[in-house]
Amino acid sequence: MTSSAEPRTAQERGRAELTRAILDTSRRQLAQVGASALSLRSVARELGLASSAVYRYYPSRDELLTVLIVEAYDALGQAAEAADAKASTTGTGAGGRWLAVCRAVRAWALAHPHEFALVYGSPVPGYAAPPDTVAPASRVGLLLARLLTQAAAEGELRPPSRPLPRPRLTTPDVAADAGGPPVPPYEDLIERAIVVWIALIGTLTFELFGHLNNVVTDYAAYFDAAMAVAAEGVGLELPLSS
Amino acid sequence: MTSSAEPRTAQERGRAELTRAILDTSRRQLAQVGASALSLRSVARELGLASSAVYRYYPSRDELLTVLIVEAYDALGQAAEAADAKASTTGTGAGGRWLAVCRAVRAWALAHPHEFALVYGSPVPGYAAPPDTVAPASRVGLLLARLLTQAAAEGELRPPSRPLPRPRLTTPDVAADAGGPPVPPYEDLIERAIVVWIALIGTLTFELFGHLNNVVTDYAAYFDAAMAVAAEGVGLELPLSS
DNA sequence: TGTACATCAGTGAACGCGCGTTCACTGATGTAC
DNA sequence: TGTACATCAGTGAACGCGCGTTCACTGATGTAC
Repeated sequence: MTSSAEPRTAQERGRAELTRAILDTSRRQLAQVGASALSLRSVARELGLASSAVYRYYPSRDELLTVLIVEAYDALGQAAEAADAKASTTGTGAGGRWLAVCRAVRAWALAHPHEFALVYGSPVPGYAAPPDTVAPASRVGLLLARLLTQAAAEGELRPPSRPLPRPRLTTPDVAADAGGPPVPPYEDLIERAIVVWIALIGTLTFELFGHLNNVVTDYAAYFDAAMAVAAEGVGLELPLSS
Repeated sequence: MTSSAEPRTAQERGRAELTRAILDTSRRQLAQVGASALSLRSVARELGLASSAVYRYYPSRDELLTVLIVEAYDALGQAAEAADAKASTTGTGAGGRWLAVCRAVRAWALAHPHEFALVYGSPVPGYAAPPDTVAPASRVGLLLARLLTQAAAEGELRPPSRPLPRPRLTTPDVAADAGGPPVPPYEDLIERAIVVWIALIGTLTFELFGHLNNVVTDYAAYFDAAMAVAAEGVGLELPLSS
C-alpha cells in the first residue's frame, strides 16, 4: 500500500483532492507574494478552511515549502527534458539540443519567476532543505551533463585548447550520473559542464533579479549570446542565426 | 552645508554617532538572520532605544535596507578594487589582476554571506530598489569591464575565434563607462565581459546557496577552475598553478 | 553674560495587523462482527 | 443487513509572538537678542 495507490473510499478521494488543492493554492500565492510571505493562514482562507485544518494535510509550513520546492525543480526539469526530446527528434546536433534546453529553462523561469527564486534565490530564512530535494534539484544539471558526455563520445565537441590545472574537482556521484567518467581529451568535461550550468542559471538570476537593468538592451538576444559564449567553454557551437 | 560637514554641536555629534550605530547594529543583525527577518524593533532593542526612536534617524525600514544595500555594494566594490590595485603593483598581467579580483570578491562573499545574499539573492519582497543603488551596484562589473578593455588595448587578450552573431546588446552607458566602445577584433568584448561577471557572481551564489553540495569537492579549487574557464571566453588566461 | 524661545532627541503607549501552531470538540465516514 | 465502535475531517477559540508605524509628551540642547 503506497501513497500512490488508488483511493478506495470517498474520504480518501476527498483527502487526495484537498491535498492537491492546498498545494495549488499555495503555488498560486507563492507566485504572487514570494516564498517568505507565503502563509498557511492565507492559503486556508482562500480555500474557505480553518487554518488549523491545513495541519491535517501538511504537518508544518516547512513541509509545505519542501513540496513546493520539489515540484518546482521537477517542473523545471520536465520542461528541460521535453525540450531536449523535441530537439532530438528534429535532428539538430548537440548544439541545437543545448540551445533548446537553455531556452526552455529560460521560458519556464520567466513564466514562474517566484518559483525560480524559490529554488535558485536566497535560501528561505529558517528553512533547511531536507534530503528529498536533492535528487529533483540536480535534474537539469544532469541533463546538461549527460548531453555533453554523449556529445563528447560522438565527436561533437571541440577539445579544450588548455586543460584545467586540477581536474576531478567533482564528487564521484556526479561523474557517474553524467554517464561515467569522461575520457581523454575531455578529462575536465564535468568541471566545465558545471560552469555552463552556472552560466545558465546565473544569467537567468541576473535577468529576473534586475541586475541587467540599464546594462542589456535585448534580454532574449543577450541570453542566446551568453549561452553561446558559455558553450564555447565546453567546445560546443550553438546554431545561432547571425 | 552638506550632510558630510563636520558636526559642530554636541547634538550633531550624537546624531552622527547614533546614525552609524543603528546602521552597524542593523548590519550585524542582518548577518545573523538575513534581510527579510531584519526588524527595526530588534535593532532598537539591541541599542536600548525605544523602537520609535529609530524613526528620528531612518524614516522607514525600507530606507534602512537601502543604506545597507548601498554599503554592501560599496564594501564589495572596494574589496575588489583594492585587490586589483595590489595585483597591479606586483606586475602581474591582466590575468593575474583578474584572478585577484575574483578571489577578493569570493573572500568578501564568504565573509559576508547575508550581505551578499542581500544584493545578489532574491529581491526582498515588497522592497523596490531606489535609484541610489544603481551606481554602487555596477562597481564590480565596471571594474571588470575596464580591466578587460584595457587588456584588449594592450594586446593581452586572445581575440575570440568566432564573433557573437549580434553584438551591441548593451546600453551605450555601459560601453562608455567601460572605457569607450571596444575596437576590432573585440567588438563583442562587453557582451563577453558580462558573461564572465555573471559566472563570477553565479559561481558564488551556487556555492553560498548550497547548489554545489554533493557536486564539487574542493570549493576554492573549483572556483579558480571556473574562473579560468570563464576567462577563456574573453581570451584571458589566468595564472593558475597546475 | 543672561534670558526667552524654538528646536530637537527620545519615551512609552497604542493601533492594527498577521503569523504558526495547539487543543478540545463535533459530526461524519468507515470497519468489524 | 444492522449495529457498536473506531477513525477521521474540519471547527473555532486561544496562545504567544512579533512586526512597522504613529502620536502626544518630556526634558535637554541650541540660538537670538
